[in-house]
Amino acid sequence: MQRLRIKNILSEGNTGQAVAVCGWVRTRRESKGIAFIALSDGSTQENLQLVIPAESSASQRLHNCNTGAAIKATGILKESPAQGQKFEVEVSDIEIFGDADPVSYPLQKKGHTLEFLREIGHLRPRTNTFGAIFRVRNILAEAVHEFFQSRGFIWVHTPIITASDCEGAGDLFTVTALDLQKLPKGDKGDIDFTQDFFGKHAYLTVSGQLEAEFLAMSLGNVYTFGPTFRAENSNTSRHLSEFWMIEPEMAFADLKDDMQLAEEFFRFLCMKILEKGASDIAFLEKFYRNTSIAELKTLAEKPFVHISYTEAIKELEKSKEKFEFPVKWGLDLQSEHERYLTDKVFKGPVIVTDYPKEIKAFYMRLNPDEITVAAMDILVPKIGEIIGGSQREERLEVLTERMRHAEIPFENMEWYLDLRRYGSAPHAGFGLGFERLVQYITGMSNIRDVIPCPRAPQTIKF
RNA sequence: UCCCGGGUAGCUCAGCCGGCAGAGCAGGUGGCUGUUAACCACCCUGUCGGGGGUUCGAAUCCCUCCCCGGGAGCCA
Repeated sequence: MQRLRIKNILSEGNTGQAVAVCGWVRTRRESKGIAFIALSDGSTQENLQLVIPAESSASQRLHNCNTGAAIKATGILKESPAQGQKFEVEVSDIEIFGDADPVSYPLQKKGHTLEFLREIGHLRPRTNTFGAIFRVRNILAEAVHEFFQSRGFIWVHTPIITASDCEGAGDLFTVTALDLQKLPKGDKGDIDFTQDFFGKHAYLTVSGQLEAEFLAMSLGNVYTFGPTFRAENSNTSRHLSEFWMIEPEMAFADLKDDMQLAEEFFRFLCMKILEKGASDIAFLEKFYRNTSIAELKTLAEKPFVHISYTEAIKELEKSKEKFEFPVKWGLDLQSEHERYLTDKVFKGPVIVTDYPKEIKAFYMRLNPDEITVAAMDILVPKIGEIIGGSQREERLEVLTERMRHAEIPFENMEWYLDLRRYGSAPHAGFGLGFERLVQYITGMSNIRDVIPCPRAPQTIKF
């Protein structure tokens, strides 16, 4: 008999049907004449209830069906006479693939703290919580492709290893094949990377944006969706050293088009989660109360608040809130300022635009006022910046001037300037940190809980 | 990197102005005719994060290192 997945049994099973099901034991409850097993196979939030009468031959194998054991059960699907579940399987036979010693198996029937589960990263996906998170993550990943593909965006694969070190997006990991025990040195005692594998100092990418730009300037609308690496010694619940980033880039587009895309994108993802991940969100809502179906509905429907950086500063200045950091035009918004805007003033996502050029990257397009750039950040409650984007500077003279001012070395960047020399055009894009999105949607308070194997300073165990 | 708070049984935590190492849960055994984080009874469980110091005596006080969490900076 072919095995069925629990999700399918619960949604389209017929009573009286013979079924075979494989999964891991969550709990076992026994009394004299009857025993129950809650079985999970990862396909859905819900467990399948197995009923094992004492007279069934399967009951002889019950003592090996401890929490965590992998088993196959065959039997008849029945309507459950008791509260709590619609269906159950009356089991005639159980096969044990692998038992789990109840003395040493770390997962108990009871709840565990997220901190403890982080120490057993290889087993935590077996919990309700992490099952829900990783299913939500999958739905979102699929929805990202669905959104862009349905709009004719081309998925491009920008490099993981790069020689560009000038994106100003954080510290870089070096990629090298040099013998670290005897590094070749130049005249000044610095490391001679011409002898390294690529003949240049190479890094793990911090962003695919610059490469996405040249692909947009030929294919029109493109997006990247891949891993990104940041080496800064950052220790917060919102930071990972290895994370996945989504970066659409559009030719013949300005900041308005960019914001519209970002907003529609964000709302599409919320809609998809409600459509496909409602039971997982409902579970997380019940246990952690940091996310809710109602909230996601609002997000999916309500337009975002738009506010310029200058207006945001005014809003903060007139606030009676005591801020730790100064509020002044020209200074970057601190976490506390962002949180005040999203949590207190607007109670939802806010798009802040037109930041002073001094606090933003060199490639962002200079506005006619010549003191701000066509940048936009989408801030969300609790997490802060989830999307950062801009219209890119397409004018060669303005761009080179800004590079000189920001002391960006022109070496390695000529190809980027070529895009402004030959067939330059307005273009725009943004970057979305995928884990921050998953974090926001699931309501998980620590970003390390929304990726199977979190990478962070001093953290690489699994 | 900085500022706080923690580290005691498998898990969650109490004990901390020095004087016998504790509870709940988990686990084991037995009981129970339909359970839902089942229930009832009994039993088992320790490098009190590591190292050093003070003291007759340290889980408790002091120093130091490590690890974890929260916040900040940095960043998406």
